[in-house]
Amino acid sequence: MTEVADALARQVWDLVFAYDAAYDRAAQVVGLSAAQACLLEHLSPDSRPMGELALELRCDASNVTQLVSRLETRGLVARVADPDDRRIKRVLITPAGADVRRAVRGAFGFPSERLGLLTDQEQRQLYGLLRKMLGPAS
Amino acid sequence: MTEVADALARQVWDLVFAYDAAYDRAAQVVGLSAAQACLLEHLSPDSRPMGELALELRCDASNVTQLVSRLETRGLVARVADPDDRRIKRVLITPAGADVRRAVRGAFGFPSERLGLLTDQEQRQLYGLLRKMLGPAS
DNA sequence: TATTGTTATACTCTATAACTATA
DNA sequence: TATAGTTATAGAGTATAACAATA
Repeated sequence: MTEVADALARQVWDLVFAYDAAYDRAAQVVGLSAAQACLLEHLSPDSRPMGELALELRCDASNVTQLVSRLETRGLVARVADPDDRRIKRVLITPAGADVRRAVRGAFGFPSERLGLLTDQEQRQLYGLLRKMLGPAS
Repeated sequence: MTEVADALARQVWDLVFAYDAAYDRAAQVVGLSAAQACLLEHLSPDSRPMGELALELRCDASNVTQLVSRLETRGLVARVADPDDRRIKRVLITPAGADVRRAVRGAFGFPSERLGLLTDQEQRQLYGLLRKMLGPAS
């Protein structure tokens, strides 16, 4: 890496560090861990199978079991049996869960605050650069 | 936030997710957790007081005690008493620790791989944009 | 037999509170 | 009395292995 890339790598490290810390704090506002908030973020209006969540979160299925159990205890999600394949359990976000998720999003000011420091054109520039880095799939 | 900012916010989320996962894997290559590798990364050629590390890592002092203890067990760091103030314990990276740290850096291909997809000029552009977002202090 | 999810277990991260040693 | 670090403890995240239910 060149000197520019070195300084840039350090900046990305700082960005990620600040981002993670801000997300932790946003989740804590409603008494959730980052992992729990993240799981809520992966729930759709429809229910989703546990296995799909484990794949997307790139963690073990037993981990999803525990996260969902804690969220279920607080009434934020519910497990429903899949009618077609009774091995599968689908996770459903409850109205209370949707409220909490909205609260986390509201408390997570990092993206809008930081991106808000850029003009529209700069945001488009950044978008193009990140797309090149991450690939169009992202 | 505008639509551009929405798509951008999603991209930054994906970037952070991929970055964190890549760092976890790099640390695991040498059998460390991300937190342990991160602590190693904050050690300088000189020794550093535990308290300073806690401040920089933004975690409790008792957490640093445990992280350092685990690293010390593996011979990667050592505690040395501060000669001027004997309450203070300074953390020193050992040669073995420096080797491991180098290995983690080598295994953490994310920055060079992703930033390498950009031209020099694009890297400079990105640097400017991030500096505007994070402030010159970063 | 293969798959989905759970349970039991173990290790790490992290914080709080109580403690020790030093200043 | 105040500060630096440790210890004890507890809750959460995470994975592995063994297990139950279903396909």
